[in-house]
Parts: sequence; structure tokens; C-alpha cells
Amino acid sequence: MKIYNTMTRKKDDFIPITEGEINMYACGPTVYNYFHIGNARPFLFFDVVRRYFKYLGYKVSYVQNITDIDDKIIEQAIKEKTNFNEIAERYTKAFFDDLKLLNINYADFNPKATEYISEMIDLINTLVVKGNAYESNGDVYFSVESIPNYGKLSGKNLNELQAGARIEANTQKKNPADFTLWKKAKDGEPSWDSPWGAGRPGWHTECVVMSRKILGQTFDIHGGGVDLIFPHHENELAQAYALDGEPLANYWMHNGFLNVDGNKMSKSLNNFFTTRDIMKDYDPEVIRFFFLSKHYRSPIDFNEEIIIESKKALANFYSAFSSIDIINILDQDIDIYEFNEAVQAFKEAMNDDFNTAKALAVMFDLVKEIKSKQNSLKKQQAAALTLYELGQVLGFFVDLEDRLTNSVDQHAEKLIELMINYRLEAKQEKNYAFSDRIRHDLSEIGIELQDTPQGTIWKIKE
RNA sequence: GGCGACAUCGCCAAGUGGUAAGGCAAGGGUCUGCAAAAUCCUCAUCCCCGGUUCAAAUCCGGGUGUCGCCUCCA
Repeated sequence: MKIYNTMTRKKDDFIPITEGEINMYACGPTVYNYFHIGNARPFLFFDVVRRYFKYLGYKVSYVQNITDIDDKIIEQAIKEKTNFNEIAERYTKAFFDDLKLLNINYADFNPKATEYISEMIDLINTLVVKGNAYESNGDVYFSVESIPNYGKLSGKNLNELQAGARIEANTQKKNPADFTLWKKAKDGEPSWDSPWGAGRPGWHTECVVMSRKILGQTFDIHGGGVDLIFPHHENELAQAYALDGEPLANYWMHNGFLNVDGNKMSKSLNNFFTTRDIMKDYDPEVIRFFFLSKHYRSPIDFNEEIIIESKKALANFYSAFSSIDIINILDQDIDIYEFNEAVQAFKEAMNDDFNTAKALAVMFDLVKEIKSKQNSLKKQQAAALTLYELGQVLGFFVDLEDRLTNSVDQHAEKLIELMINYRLEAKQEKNYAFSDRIRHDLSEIGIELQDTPQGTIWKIKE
């Protein structure tokens, strides 16, 4: 298995620290709002990473933090004239609700920053004692010059950083690139006591404390969006290195950004979408397909057309399932060994730095096998079960039965059948004007009739 | 200004040395009273120029274009 490692800038062979076990950490949300569609990408992608490792038989420990104290949360609280706790709690709940809708399995651990304040203070204190951090007027900064190789992950060097004029001049800092470990509280801000006075921890410390506490000194995979490489992950790395010279993680994975109609998503461009809002209009599984149809490291463009395309493409899987009546064979003991080759192709794709786009192509090949009349029923069924198995690895096909059945109440069903019979009578009398009117009118209210050799069937239109 | 990524059919998107996966759309056939659905078939030489090689979308150099990071940000 190969994973692209931001640290080495190439695909590295993946070797877990402990054979058969994987410890991974992905940066979670700052809970000050509903998460947007761009945020959904890493959440969803690392869900797939974890599912795939489990499919391969690894024991996976997955940690995703929740940043529940931060400037943005405080800002939002002020705006709503409430306290930061209430904001954090509200959007933490929303976060979990939305994950559930997206069929993203919760992490094994979701530590919150506010639950680890004393550990963070300990860590900062250790860094101060070791000479890697210094207090200045109630703030504590990490000294980037105190360790060698600062900037290794992001490919930056300190001279260039200093040359960049965009780092605000902060006279408190010894080096403009030094970052905040502890932030002195202003009047009225939430705060915790510390050896440096009342304040709150800087963002870059929580991940170090929580990941090491739960997963150990060095863990296997640390992930997040590309924008986190610098400064966030660089700064995490620096702290861990300063503590004991050990790397924080062996593999650094970063997903590419999402653009909207070719532009960066921003509130000012009026192209800002929360995942929650999009899920009102589109099946969450369509969103999953959309993301997985492109390699995770590439930038991806979000727009309405592409979502509709994803929706149509995804529908092929269900159409294939429907044609084979998969619900009735799910618990049958059907040998799917015949499609072992497809499974291998799927794994090969996934083993190559999680090439989900290629993996989806393997799934579409199975759709062909399911529908091919050259194949025996048994072979079609085996292909369907293989498709089902692979799809689940990517997080598809939840509530399969519900999706494949028309859900209307019994009276409505009888009414529809009644209409179908009336139409049939009209057809037999060659009163096509009337039969077409019935079909048309039913279609108008969302019920689609299809004449098949087996008779007329009906479907609820999307 | 510094660092980096990308450029493949109308659209989306795999493919990193051996002669272009897949999806959407489109065109054509079958089926149908007509539809729909289904089904079968068709559909690219890889931004430009130069180089390396028996062989390049794939490697190297030079262009052009798009994007990201350098500041809170998935």
C-alpha cells in the first residue's frame, strides 16, 4: 500500500508502527457554525480511509478533535449575545448530526480542546522550561528558532518566512514566525488560570496534546486539508519535536481544496454553502459520490451540474441492484469468488494512495456484469453482491432496501394500481388519448409509469 | 516576491515509458400504439515548442494558462 506523504513529497510504502494496527488523527471542526461543503471533504475522505483499513483487517483507532474554544467561537458568541459554551455545544451537536446524514462513522475518540486545558498547560510549561517557548506579557510563544528544520513539512525556511512582509509585526515575538501557545485573555473573554495568568490555549497545541495522549508519542497518520500544512501542522510538528525529538506522525495526508464554480468558496462571493443546506436538496450519498469521483489530493470543483451528473452516475448502481432484485439475495450464500479479480482491481486502486476514482470504475464494470445478458443469473447475482461489498467499503448503499422500494402508504399504493388498471382498459380500447393522459397526470404528481413486458410498473420520481 | 500543484474527448475523470479506464452528455439500432425504462453499437492521441528513447499523455528543458500556500481557513 502506498500513501502520498506530504513530509517526503512522494508516495511512500505504508508501514504501520504496530503490525495490524493503525492509529490515525484528522483535524476536526471548529464548532462555530455548520460545516460547509469544503469541510465535508476531509471528514468524508478520512471516513473512507478508515473504512478501507478496516476492510483490509486492520484494527484502527481514529481520533478527530473538536476545537471548542477559539477566537471564532468567541466572536460568534458575542454576535449572538450568549456564551461560548452554548455556541460550541450547539454546533458540536450539529456536526455529529450532519456526519450521520452523510453516513460518516464517528471517530473512535472526539476529544474536545476544553477537556484538555491542564494537559496543554503542562505541555506549554515543559516547552518553556526546555527553552523552546517564552512568556511575553501574558502570552506564551513558541520559538521557531529553537528547533532545527522548522518548515520541513511545508517546504518553507525561516528566512523566506521573514522576507514575506505579510506576517504582522508583533513586537512581543522574538521571531515573526513564532506562534502562540497561550493567549492572554482580554476582559470578559473565557479563560483558564495558568502560570502566565488567565488565558486560553493556542490552536496548535490541542492537537499535539490530544493525539499523543490518546494515540501515543508517534502515530501512523495525521490528516487534514492542504491549508493546514502551514502553519497548523508545521507548528504541531515543531512542538512534538521540541518535546522529545520524535516525529508526531509518520505519514501526513492532505486533501485538496474544493472550489465553487472555479472560485474559492467565500461568503463575500455569495458562493458559500453549508453541507446541511446542500443535503436538503441532494441525497448525501450523491455528495459522497461527487467527492470520491476525484482523487482526494486534487482540487475539486463544486457546481450544480456536477452534482446532477454524480446523481445520475450513482443511480446506475441502484438500477443494477434493482434489476437483480438484490434484497432477496443479500442473505443467500452465493459464492462471489468469480469476481475476485474485480475485488483485486478495487484493492489495487485503493492501495495506490486511495485512488477512489479508479475504484469507482471497477464498480461500474461490475454494473455491466450485472446487466449483461451473456451472464448466468448466478453470475449476475455474484457481481451484484461484489458490487454491494465494495460499495460499502466506500460508504455507499446505506438503507438499501428503503432506496429500492417505493415508499408510499398502502392506500396510495392501491390507488396507483387502480389508475394503472384504468389506463390498461383505455389502452385495450385503443383510447390512447385517455391512457396517455393518465400517465401524464400521474407523472405530474411524481409517479412515473413504465410499460414493461411484465406489465406496467410505477416509480416515485426523484 | 518566495514555495508548490495542475493542464487528458462537449463536460467530469483515471492513467507516470510500450501504443488512451470509467461516468455524464451526444448520435444510431432494438423494444413500445406513442413514451419512459431497458438494451446494443459509435464517440479523444493527451495545452504549445524542443529534447532523451526502439518506444512518451507519461522523463528533461523552455513557453502559455489555471489554481493553491506564504494570514484565520478543510
